[in-house]
Amino acid sequence: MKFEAVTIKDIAKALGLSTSTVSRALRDSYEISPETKKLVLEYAEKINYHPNPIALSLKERRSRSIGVIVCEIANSYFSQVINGIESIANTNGYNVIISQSHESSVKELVNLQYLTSRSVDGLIISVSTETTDFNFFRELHDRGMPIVFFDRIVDEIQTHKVIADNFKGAYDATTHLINSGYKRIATLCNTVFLSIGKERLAGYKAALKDHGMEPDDALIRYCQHGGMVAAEMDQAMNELFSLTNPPDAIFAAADKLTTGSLRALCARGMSVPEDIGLIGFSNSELTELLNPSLSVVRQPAFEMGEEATSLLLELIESKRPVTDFQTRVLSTEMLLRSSTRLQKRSPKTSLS
Amino acid sequence: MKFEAVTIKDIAKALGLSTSTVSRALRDSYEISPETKKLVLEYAEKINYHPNPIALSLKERRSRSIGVIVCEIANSYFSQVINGIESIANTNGYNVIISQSHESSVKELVNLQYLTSRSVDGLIISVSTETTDFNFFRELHDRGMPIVFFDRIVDEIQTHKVIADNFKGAYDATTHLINSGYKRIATLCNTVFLSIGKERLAGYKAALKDHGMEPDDALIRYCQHGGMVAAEMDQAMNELFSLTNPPDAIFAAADKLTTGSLRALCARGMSVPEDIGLIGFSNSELTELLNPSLSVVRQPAFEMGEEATSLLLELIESKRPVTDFQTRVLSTEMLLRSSTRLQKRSPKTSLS
DNA sequence: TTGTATGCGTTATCAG
DNA sequence: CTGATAACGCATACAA
Repeated sequence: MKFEAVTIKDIAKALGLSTSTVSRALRDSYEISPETKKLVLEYAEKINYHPNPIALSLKERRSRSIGVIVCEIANSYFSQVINGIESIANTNGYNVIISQSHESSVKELVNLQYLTSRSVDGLIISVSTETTDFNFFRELHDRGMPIVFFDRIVDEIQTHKVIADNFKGAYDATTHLINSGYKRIATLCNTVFLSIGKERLAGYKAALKDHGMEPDDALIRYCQHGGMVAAEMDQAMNELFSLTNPPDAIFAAADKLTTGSLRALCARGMSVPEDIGLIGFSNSELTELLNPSLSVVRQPAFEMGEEATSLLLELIESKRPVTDFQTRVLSTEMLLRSSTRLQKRSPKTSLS
Repeated sequence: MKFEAVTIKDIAKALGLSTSTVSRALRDSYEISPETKKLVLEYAEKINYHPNPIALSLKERRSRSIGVIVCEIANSYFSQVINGIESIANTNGYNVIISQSHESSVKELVNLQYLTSRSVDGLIISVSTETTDFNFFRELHDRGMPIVFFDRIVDEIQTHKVIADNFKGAYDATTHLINSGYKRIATLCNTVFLSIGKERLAGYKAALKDHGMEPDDALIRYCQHGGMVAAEMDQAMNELFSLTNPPDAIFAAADKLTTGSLRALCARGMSVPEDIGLIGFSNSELTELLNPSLSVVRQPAFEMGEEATSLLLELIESKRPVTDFQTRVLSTEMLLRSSTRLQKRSPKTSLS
């Protein structure tokens, strides 16, 4: 016994009408008499008729679904973005198909091929950190597939993009540490091969300079695995605290680096902010839950998802080719928690 | 310029063959000559042909996609389950469509209707806590839609189910606290309207009894919002610690209750395990990262996803109706961290 | 071994 | 106002 749905044919047969009449009645066409319409609509309601989206897709050559590719849905930032995407997509009658690259460019390509074999109308993508070859994206884009990049964008491809104001977020976070009296501020950042890495590092440096501090390369640690590998973070911390002039605060430039720092500091028996200042990018509720005194830079993840989807739907539904591609930059938000504890800290003299 | 894919027609025209010949060649039919096959396959490869899954779905009356409904993908447990689902589904050529109920039974119903309007071949579901009316599930099931429930299962519907061994997980966790010397062990648990709540509470009680302790209702706190609402947890903690005979340890019976307990304890200035013993269900990496000394009960989330998917594919692909529905129970796992700190704790005399 | 015709569910076009 | 027919891309029973 297979799951069988009701079709237009069933209605037509039951009512002694043709399928075209039923179809038109259901779509409320002007050329159908009110009586017939009423008859059809009532019967359709009664037997719980729903048009078959697959047949519609075949006919209309569009699936009314959009594909999303992110590295991990288990990452709070991305799950929040996805919620934003869903919200816009669903109100516009679109279905969302989520797939994960798990930071593997091979898996990314496989997903991409699956999604694009004519089954999605457009794509929203945050590329994997591993990806260096953007040819497939480019080819797809050149062949007319609407694509919107967000977060980890591909500079070389001309299409809509949505990012957070990474420079300002990093600048503000660093400034907050400076204003709280910290004198030697280190940063943990991702590879600068990604634009998000570049921008955040630039914001950190600019904040230091604007407050009369010279960036010190010894205080800048690049974490290749972006906080996913514990040993790497432990080593970075070891190096920082082995310096003759160690840092008194840390700016973590990404979600996983913030939680990774917390873990590594905890493993060294250090508390925040008693032993060291810490601020970082984070969209995880848990950093808030478990560390009520930790201030973070939050990305407007939900809004970024909404924005990306609006732009994508514009691309999908525009009749003529779009040429004026936009890059939307959304503001980050500083969540200052128990800020008095940081702010009452007096300028340190012992270290400077 | 719209995104246009290559079709069988294009190949047929280019090679001067009929569409059926091309179709058969592509499917490696025995009735096509090796030369023709080679010709077709090479050309198809060259122009990057991929069959249109929508047309296939219409023809075969199956979409080769399965629907998943969970409350939140932002929950580690569920994202791990989804990874397990994807892994099995993809290797079997199935696509996974994820949708979230956000613990709303209305949203759950909407998603269900969307997914089932002939676009998925089967469903994997963990019901929302809010859901009390299972009629739509039942109707769907009766009409032949393959469904597998996991985690939050619906007892009333006869189909495959996958759950963790909640009783044993709770029993082991409580026993671990007892063996570590704790004498008054409280529990925070979800509503017992869900089977997972019932089973975990029963495991907790059984462990106490088996070790000569009588369950004390004053030490059992039901959290209706399952840890999602901070105030509720704070109140539960207040009540527990206002008792004349307060607990010296807590068993948190769900993911969100574990992280919620940590937050609430932290807010009271209490540390684990220095001030109070704590163990709980948790699949979040962050509980590990931020609290290296916290032992947890981990559900085999990935494996549960795999198991559910295997069962679903069996249902989908079986020719005749299935009658012997199974309930697979997977073992939970205790992750004992820095266990020496708990185990060296001597039996308490001050409180007993 | 290959080609022709049909149908999956729907809508658009053309007749009536 | 309503009905017949073709088409979307593909697979297959049937014909050659």
